[in-house]
Amino acid sequence: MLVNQKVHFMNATDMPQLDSTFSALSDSTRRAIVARLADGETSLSDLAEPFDMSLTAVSKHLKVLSDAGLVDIEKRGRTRHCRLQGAPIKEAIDWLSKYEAFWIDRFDALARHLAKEEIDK
Amino acid sequence: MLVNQKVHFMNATDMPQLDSTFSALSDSTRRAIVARLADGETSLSDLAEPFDMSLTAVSKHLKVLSDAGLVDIEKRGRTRHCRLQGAPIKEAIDWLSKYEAFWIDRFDALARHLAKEEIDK
DNA sequence: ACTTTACTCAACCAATTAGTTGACTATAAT
DNA sequence: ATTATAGTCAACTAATTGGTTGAGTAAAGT
Repeated sequence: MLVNQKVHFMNATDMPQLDSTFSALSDSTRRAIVARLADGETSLSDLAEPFDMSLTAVSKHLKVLSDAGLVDIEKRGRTRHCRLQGAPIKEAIDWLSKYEAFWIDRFDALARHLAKEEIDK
Repeated sequence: MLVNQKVHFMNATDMPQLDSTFSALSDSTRRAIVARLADGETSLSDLAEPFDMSLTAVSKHLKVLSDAGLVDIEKRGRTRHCRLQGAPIKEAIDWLSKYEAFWIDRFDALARHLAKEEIDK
């Protein structure tokens, strides 16, 4: 019974899509790719150009975004055309919005936390 | 010049706080902890109770949330009292909201992506 | 005083991640 | 026909992650 309760509790928050969405967005290179794609569809090479890393590395980042459903990749001739998909972003916002109450009148909470971190060192 | 452009572009999207916020939220155990703390302040032991893992493991998860500024831990006697902090959540929503446009009239995009994934196998 | 409770800490492990390089394929341009 | 472009793939590496266990500390209850 206790075990069942645990399982039920776990399932209620087990949303693999959120796992992959948040995980994909936890990397600044991938967030930069998302930002870039918001300005319009682009090829992988064009996407990779501003980054100081190999094309292979950017291709891997793009695969992470694609696997998470954040980006749609369409093969057209020898180039891949990448397009931003908003559905996972919406889902992420929906989840985060449930905790909206926790930042009202607490605008300086983060600053305080960071200050405290310095003191605790 | 090209190098400087690259550096500038990178810096514009280099926000370490978002790295740690999204990374912290990419784990379902940690999201469950956040959900639990939204119902009120709790001790670590209480938090850990529903999970099928060691207290040490939950303590580590809590440290990730704390390092990301999502949770504030206050030592009171021998128990740690944990409180949800909304500021990083707000920052995450602010970032995500910039891509709001990409889910309007695309409500079925995720479903299509998942269907395509099946076909591509 | 003793025991239980609420943790922390260090060491370890297996899996994943973020990057690299070198070799390759396929398409497009000359 | 040759060459350049766009990208993939496999193999490797170093660092990080998510979990474990066992030992230890510090506060509270009996």
